[in-house]
Amino acid sequence: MKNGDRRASGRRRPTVHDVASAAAVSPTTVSRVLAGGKPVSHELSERVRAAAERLGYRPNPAAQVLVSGRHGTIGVVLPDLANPYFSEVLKGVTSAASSEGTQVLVVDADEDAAHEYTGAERLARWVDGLVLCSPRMPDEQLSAIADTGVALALINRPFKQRRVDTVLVDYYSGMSALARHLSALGHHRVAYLAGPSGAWSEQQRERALHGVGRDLDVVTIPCGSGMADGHAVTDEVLTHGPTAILAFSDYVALGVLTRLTELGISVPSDVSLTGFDDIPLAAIAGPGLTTATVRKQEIGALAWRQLAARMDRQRGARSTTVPATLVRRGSTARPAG
Amino acid sequence: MKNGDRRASGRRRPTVHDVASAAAVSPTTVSRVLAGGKPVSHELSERVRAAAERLGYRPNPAAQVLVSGRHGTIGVVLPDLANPYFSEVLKGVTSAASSEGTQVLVVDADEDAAHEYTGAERLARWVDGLVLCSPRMPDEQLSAIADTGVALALINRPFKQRRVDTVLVDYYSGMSALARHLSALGHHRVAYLAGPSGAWSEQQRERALHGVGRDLDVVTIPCGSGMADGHAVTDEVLTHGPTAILAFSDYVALGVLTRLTELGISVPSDVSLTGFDDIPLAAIAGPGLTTATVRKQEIGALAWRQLAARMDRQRGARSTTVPATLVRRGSTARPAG
DNA sequence: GTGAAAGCGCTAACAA
DNA sequence: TTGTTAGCGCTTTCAC
Repeated sequence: MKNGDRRASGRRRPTVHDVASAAAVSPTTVSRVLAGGKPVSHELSERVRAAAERLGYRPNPAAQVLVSGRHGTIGVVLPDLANPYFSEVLKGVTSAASSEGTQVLVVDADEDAAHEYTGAERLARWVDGLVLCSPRMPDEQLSAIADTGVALALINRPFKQRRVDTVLVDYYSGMSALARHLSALGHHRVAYLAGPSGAWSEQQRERALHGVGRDLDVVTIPCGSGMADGHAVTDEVLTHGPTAILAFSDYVALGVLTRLTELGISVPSDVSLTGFDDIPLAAIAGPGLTTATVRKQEIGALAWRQLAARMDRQRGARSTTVPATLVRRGSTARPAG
Repeated sequence: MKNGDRRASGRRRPTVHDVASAAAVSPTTVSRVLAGGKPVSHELSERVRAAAERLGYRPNPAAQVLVSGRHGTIGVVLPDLANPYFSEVLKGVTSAASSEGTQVLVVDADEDAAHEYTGAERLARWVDGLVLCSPRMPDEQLSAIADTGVALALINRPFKQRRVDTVLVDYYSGMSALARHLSALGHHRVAYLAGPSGAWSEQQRERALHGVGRDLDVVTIPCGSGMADGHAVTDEVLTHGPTAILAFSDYVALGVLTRLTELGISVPSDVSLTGFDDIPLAAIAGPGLTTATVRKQEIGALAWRQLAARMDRQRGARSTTVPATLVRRGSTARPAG
């Protein structure tokens, strides 16, 4: 069947030509009126609009993209949509982008580096720019995506190439501050629940923890980035007898907190607990979570800004680092005894 | 500048023609080899593939769509990505669709009926089918989207049109079961935290609550669908002195639970609490949440199946209703005294 | 099994 | 200000 037989319902959809003949003008004029910007007399303009309305004309996006080379959309690839940290970042991208008329399409990589690559690679076909959030894929794959020609901005992943922008969180300082806070409270034996191995943000945190020297005796326990991960690993953590637990993130900490509550272990009197990110729940939870706060929506907005500049043909990589600062809440206190 | 001056980096991207001349064949042959399906001699096939590889050729998706009329993608519009209920449904759509080679693009409507419409309308340009999850937009807008020509499947929103499929949850039965459960425990004075007004699923729940007769004395308090909403409204709820609280959803109930914990009010000994949906957290939380369980991923998978059938030109509306059944956990008990 | 030519729907160049 | 013409990159007749 010719031309993919249009979409579902029987009748052929009207094209510029149909509108043009209905309004007794040229297709070019129709395009000029509907796309805007070009000078058209008021009279023709009205005729065209009326005809378009009457026929229920809608421009074919594929044709527009083919000729203009622009989609008017950007894409965001995230490791896990259920994680509040990422929904906040996404919200930042979306509100910034949509306020400038750019639509945001999202793909969830489902915590899987392979999905991440294929998702990004396929999404790149429908957008002008791509924001990859905490990507874990290897550098070569990032390069391959950049080769595609999409503008590329990375969040929480450094990448030294002129054609790629980055927004980073200062996890090192944030984690150091948390560690010093615990140390100052008198903690020595602490457990760190590690996030996804291979993630840059995870490496930064570990680096900070190694940096604290012998003030703190840190046991690192592989965990993951989900709430369920934190919940599941808590029993094992307790076997190490820490007086404080540093979770990879607030989201993980919430899982830990839940498990501790189930076990009748009280925070912070029995054990102190910290998170990272300062997600909305962190303030709500009882006790409030001591954490490192990060302006998540700003991260998203910054990524959008860099992407927009790049899509505007401004070359040269930009890199921004966003601070993470300590927030003391009820979940940390002096160790018992 | 002609042709949207290609994408970023300087050199023009190779086209079928470039590959064709590099491989000394016709563009037609290149297309046949790369798109697959058509008979091509092994030798030419290899030559084409080699040339394409060497030039780094990537077909222009816009051109493919223009000529074929197909995108190979579907879209999902959700009210709120941060809500675990929706992330689960999304997961169901995504895994079903991607296992059949269809990519899923997501748009977050941010709990706003206007965003919902514009988001869906714009997303419709890049996909063959659309899943709208719990849409709150008026019927006319749904019709307008269907007029676009996209295949349309709705979740949690009935819509009597041959061209639209639906997947519904039996909220009525689920809510009735929760109410009967509380009644059987001996509760009389209960509070219901209402979800988004105008949402079909909200109406069903209220209908069920009205149906329980005078066994239960229900105070309805407007709340919303977010965890923060539940947290914020709890104090007001308590002024009504209920022995049990029925939250719109688990997500809302979690907010309530957090606030109750902060206030030192114990669940279920001081007050019973129920949710709806059975999100993963509901089982994890302490105490576990009594709720109505719904197979969320199955909902997503069903929506995909219906959409796939429709995109396959199978006409006639399908409608499926998924059950919601009571799950007793620790958050409900006999009222004190 | 292969190629030449036409055309998808739109917008940009060029002329009038 | 408007129309004519050409062409975006691809797939698909249709003829060989």
